[in-house]
Amino acid sequence: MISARYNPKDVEERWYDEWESKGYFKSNPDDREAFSIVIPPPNVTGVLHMGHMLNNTIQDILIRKARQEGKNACWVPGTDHASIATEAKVVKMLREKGIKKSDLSREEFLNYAWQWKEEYGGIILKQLRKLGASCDWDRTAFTMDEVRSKAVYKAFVDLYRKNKLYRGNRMVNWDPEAKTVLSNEEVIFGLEQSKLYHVRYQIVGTEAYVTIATTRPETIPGDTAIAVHPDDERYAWLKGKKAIVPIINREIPIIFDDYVDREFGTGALKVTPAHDVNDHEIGKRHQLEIIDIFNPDGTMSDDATVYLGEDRFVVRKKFSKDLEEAGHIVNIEDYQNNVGRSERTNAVVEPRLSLQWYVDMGTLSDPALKAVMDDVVEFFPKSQKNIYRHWMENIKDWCISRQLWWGHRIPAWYFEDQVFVAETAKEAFKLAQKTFPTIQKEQLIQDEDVLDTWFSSWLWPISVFDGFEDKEVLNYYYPTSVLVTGWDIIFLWVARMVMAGYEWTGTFPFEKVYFTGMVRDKQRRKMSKQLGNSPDALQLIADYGADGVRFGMMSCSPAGGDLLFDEKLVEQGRNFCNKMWNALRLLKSWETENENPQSDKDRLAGQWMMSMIASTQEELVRDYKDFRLSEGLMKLYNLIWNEYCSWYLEMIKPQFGEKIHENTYQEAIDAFSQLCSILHPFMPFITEEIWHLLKDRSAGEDCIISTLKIEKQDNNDVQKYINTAKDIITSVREIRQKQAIKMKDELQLYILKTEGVDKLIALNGWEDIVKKLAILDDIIISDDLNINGISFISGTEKCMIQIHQELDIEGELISLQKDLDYQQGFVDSVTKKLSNERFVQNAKPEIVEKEQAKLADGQERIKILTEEIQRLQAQLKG
RNA sequence: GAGAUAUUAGCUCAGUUGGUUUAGAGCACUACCUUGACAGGGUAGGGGUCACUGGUUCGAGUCCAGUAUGUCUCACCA
Repeated sequence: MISARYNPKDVEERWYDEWESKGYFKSNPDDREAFSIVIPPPNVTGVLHMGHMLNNTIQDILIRKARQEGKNACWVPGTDHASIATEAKVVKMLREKGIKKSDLSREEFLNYAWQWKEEYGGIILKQLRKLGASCDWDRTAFTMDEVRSKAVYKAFVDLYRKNKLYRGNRMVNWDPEAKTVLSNEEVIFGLEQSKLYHVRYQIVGTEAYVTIATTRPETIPGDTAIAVHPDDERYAWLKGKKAIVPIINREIPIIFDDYVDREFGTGALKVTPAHDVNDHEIGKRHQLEIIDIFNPDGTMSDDATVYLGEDRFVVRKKFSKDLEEAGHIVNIEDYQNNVGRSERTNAVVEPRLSLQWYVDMGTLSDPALKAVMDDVVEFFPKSQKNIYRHWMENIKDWCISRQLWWGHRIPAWYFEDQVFVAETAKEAFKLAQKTFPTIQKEQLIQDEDVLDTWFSSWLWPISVFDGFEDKEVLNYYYPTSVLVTGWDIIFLWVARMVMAGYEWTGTFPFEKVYFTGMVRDKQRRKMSKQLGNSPDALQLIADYGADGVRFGMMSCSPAGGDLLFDEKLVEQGRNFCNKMWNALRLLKSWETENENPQSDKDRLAGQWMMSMIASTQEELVRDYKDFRLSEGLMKLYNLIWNEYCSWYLEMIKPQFGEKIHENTYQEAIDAFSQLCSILHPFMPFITEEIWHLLKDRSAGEDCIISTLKIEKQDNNDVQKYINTAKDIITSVREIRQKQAIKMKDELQLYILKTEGVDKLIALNGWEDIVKKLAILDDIIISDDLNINGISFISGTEKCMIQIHQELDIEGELISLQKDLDYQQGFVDSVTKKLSNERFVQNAKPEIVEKEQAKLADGQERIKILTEEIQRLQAQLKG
């Protein structure tokens, strides 16, 4: 006996192992068409969260679909090394052991890091298996493994030689916590509550003051000028004067620059060229001194002369208090401003002047922009194209060096004032020898920094196939078919991959990009650790089954739209599994016979079911093409739950204790098998399990590779006729409920004889279906429906249910009148349209025909309703 | 500040070149239904002047303009 509830735990692990051991996930180039996806590599330190589940479920659906279609499906998994995040984790782990990073050599630190990576890294890849991800695990890549590292060095050197990569001294985004520079894309700006301090500076040689406004009083020790607008008459008298930096007592010039906004604050601006991007520009224009008052960790440096070694935010408080006591604070107001924080550490980013490596993006962007604008690389949803274009057209150079140890060490070596860039130290030395014939190996010093993690990720679609070395494999799988990722990394990753693609392969890296939405909670808040609103992904799988979770995620995630996660969704998925499971139990409980011929009813039901499957399948083709996966899934949900379980199985279900005809049984099994096939990409485990329990399968006859054959249907009339049957059945059931007639009581249905009704009755089995599901003992076709009963209209057919209790004629009249009013309104609107000459002239003929049909139908219903009302009124009087 | 995008049932969303019987689905809700697949269920039902104002058109949820509100991207004034 099969359990009354579906138990995903038993099933899922068993099938995953089976698929893997049969090698279904593996892919090697062959004659078939390739369908390839590269995974957006999760952080090697990461654990599975809701975003990963959504993203990877989608990829798995697409890959499984392609596999079923007979394509050579290849999904390449892997992880990235996440410089900042991983290094932070390792540092923390060492600190807990009592080891300081500063006490270790680079080599020692990296040993610890690799050890840590081997032990804890890549857990997420194991977790993806629980979700059902059918990746080709043999191809698992890591951005720092040998193949991927070689690609990184090759790319760096190549760009350098092509003059598309340079080293420059500029203002950068500094993360004082990670003590590294960040690219613009790694800084997240957000409005924060702060204070605007109005501080007065004394003018040298006078008792006069000038007041500036600043949010960062702690930077005052780094001031090297006060700037005002040249046309600002309020400050014209300051020409040639100097001001005294409060507390610090250093004299600084007053300068005139039209960058200054006269409307803001007091119209006077303190200039700190070392710690503000705009101030730095002003400083350059006026040849101002640059005083760097911060250490790399955000504490005050010796040049600050005050509060040495204390943190910038502590100093903000202390220094503003000093200013206040010294009488320099004019006032302090509450203020909201945009604060940039590090994406990885959340530390407030400190603008800082520093020497870094940059990629000259202007030289890479043109083909990448064009590809997306021309839909050579197609974006879903389309709206992302604008965002992409805007970024590409205003592209800034990419700062790729990071002051960390975990990552690809920059392949640049220095001697005296010369730089030698090469893929290996050996080659760099050879290069150096050409300029310095007597140079010794130890004299050549490699750059201390590593490269931005994204500098390896942007090569991912090429490097996972070892594409810099092996063109044959690359040419088979590349360009990949589709990239599935979040829109939050469109610049960090997607745009750069397109650029890298054109730079090194001459073509785009993927044909389509499907941007998933963010997973949020019911209240539309982002899922975050701080809020604690993110469910434990693995626990969800344990509680609801991977199929249930996949259903929950997919049923409600429109392309590009946010997924508002609610546990109700996965519950629905679990219930759906249970529904299918119980349909299986029902089938398995039937005994078959083939002594009698198959009934017309069952044959018709089977035809109808197959036709429904075929037309749903046709619709799904488009849903897949447009990535409307949630709609596709909901169609299948409806097809299985409503059409197959609620209608079809009820049609063919034998009476208690009776047997089912062998043919009918086989049809039911075949239909269910097909449903499993179609649903498999979405819910792989339960479909494979049911597929095998439905009937004995030969070796290798598995749902995961079952092909979907769409049989073009030519009997669409069957659907139409069954729809009428369903409509009549529903109406009868409704009358039953309203009249409180028991389900067991058999009723008689009268239908007014018309041509349409004759056709229905002529369809063998149609009548039996209606009788069975509406629980009727007879259907009577008659010219005269003057009986004691309740009428209803199906389409344009008048039907009546005979009742044996007294009819509430007045109640009936009210409801008939309501219906009549509705129909009258409907007919009026159609009539209005049709009596408009311009409509009849301008509209397409088939539209006009349709309107005429609408009118005729409406008029027919009005006729029926009017007659019925008259009949009842006559009864009431009589 | 510039640009994009959205606003349809209590909630989340469909509505694909303007005409598919005066708007559909899932969830939620209401009523009824307990022994033969399933209460993680069945049957039926209620619920929307398609944000607002104009315009184009024979015809607008669908196209255009404006308003309001929300979201996002980029750039920022210290």
